[in-house]
Amino acid sequence: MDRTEILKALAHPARLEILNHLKDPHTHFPTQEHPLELGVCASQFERCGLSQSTVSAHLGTLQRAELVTTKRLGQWIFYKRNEETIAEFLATLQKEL
Amino acid sequence: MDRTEILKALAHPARLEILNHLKDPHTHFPTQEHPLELGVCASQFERCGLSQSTVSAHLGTLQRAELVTTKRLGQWIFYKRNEETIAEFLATLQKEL
DNA sequence: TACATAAATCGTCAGATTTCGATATTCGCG
DNA sequence: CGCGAATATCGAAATCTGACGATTTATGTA
Repeated sequence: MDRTEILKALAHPARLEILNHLKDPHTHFPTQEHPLELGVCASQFERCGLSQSTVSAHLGTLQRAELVTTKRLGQWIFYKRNEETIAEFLATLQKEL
Repeated sequence: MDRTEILKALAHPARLEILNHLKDPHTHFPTQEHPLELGVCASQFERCGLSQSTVSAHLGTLQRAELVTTKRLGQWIFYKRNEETIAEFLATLQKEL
């Protein structure tokens, strides 16, 4: 777990919003065809007003920081919060900040 | 308290180190002439290997994020952690991240 | 007033970040 | 194999960031 990497990833409103929306997919992604239990697929985040390539870049940043996990199913990639990393990060920050 | 502003401020190793060193001034700034109870004056942070102007910029970033408070005494400016903001930030992050 | 010290600000440069459209890749389906 | 859909990557432009030395500002002291 790279603390600075995570802080950099969190230091952007769009990425913070993505992580936040993933907390309650049923509220924020009611239009997704696939069951939300699988996760949220990338294209759903384009509703934040960003282009497909920009959304992909932000998701890549979150993934590199291990703040989200992915699962490929066919042509879709489903994103979920990585609660383990998030909890570990919060605990570390509580102690060391 | 601007969460994104704070996250941006924390997303740099030098600023994280400054905040960390301020937790235990007696260990990290034993050479300061003035009593450490006043705070730590800016020039002390140059021991991190950064120039005076760079240190000043980092301290400015921390101050704008309200992560530190300052007190001017004569020609010196003493820096302390702003424990209120830090605690509020951590609490918010616990809830909303 | 003149000088010294501490800190902030300025000007500049290099490198990183953010964004986009265009293109490439990956996958499922006929 | 060829097509469409989802996602990743590329290339370019604009902006932001971090670093420095030089300068300015603020303060205390002689």
